[in-house]
Amino acid sequence: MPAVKLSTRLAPAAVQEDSESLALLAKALAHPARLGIVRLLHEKQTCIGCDIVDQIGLAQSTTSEHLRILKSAGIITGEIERPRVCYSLNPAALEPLSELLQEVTGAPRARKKTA
Amino acid sequence: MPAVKLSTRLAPAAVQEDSESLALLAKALAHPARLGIVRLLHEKQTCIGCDIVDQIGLAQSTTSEHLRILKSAGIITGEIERPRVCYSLNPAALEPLSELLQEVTGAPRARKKTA
DNA sequence: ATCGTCCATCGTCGAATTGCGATTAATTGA
DNA sequence: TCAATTAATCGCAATTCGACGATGGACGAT
Repeated sequence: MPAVKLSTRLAPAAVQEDSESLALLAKALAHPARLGIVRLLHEKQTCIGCDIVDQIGLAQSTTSEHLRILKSAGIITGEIERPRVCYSLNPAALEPLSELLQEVTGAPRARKKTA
Repeated sequence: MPAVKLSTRLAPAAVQEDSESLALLAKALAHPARLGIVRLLHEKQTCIGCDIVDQIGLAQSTTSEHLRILKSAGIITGEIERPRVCYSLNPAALEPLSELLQEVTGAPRARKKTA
């Protein structure tokens, strides 16, 4: 079965697990530089190499670390293209968090549709 | 002018400012306990008092700290109702982040709708 | 072969987070 | 008045984060 059934009436254990993974997602976004990277990749859909370092304005090593964090959260992917690396956004990874926020901001009251 | 015009083609300075405030929002959500609180308040729209401590399963002082963080991010509000405090969600605060995520997850390429 | 470019990783530092128990404050109830 | 309830706050550890420079590895070009 599809494991989790977001949005309405989850078992408490599932909620907790889910909160954990969503928190990891949120944490990966919880830094201006990383949000900047996400936006950059969203604009220039085409993957970018080291230009990110320029755009972000932090040291190369620092930027690389932020990229690593985003990558390990699944939010971006890095394709090696030998001297450089092409990063692109993986929007699907952000969907669970996006859905939660939509539900919270969108519906003033959660409709118990099935239960 | 209306300050920020989310979604398409922001001036670099505005982007940076915006990323900063969005990062604060994401950071406030970047913890399982805090996400749990948000969900709890979303379900039981009616404000809750100390029951949050029970639900979250952390010490009272710890939970209080998480509530403080959410409050200072504007995500929840606490109305004193003397011996206890009634917390409620403030969905509007989450909208900017929700919008960004919708744009990123929803559209493979940002359509310049207004501009 | 040597240089330059691009990127990841390491070590380090200070700062921030997370968690807890203990304490304090404000009220309600006995 | 005295105890119980509810929250916030104060230390205090342990851990994690953020940033940087330095280093090293993998090419491409000269």
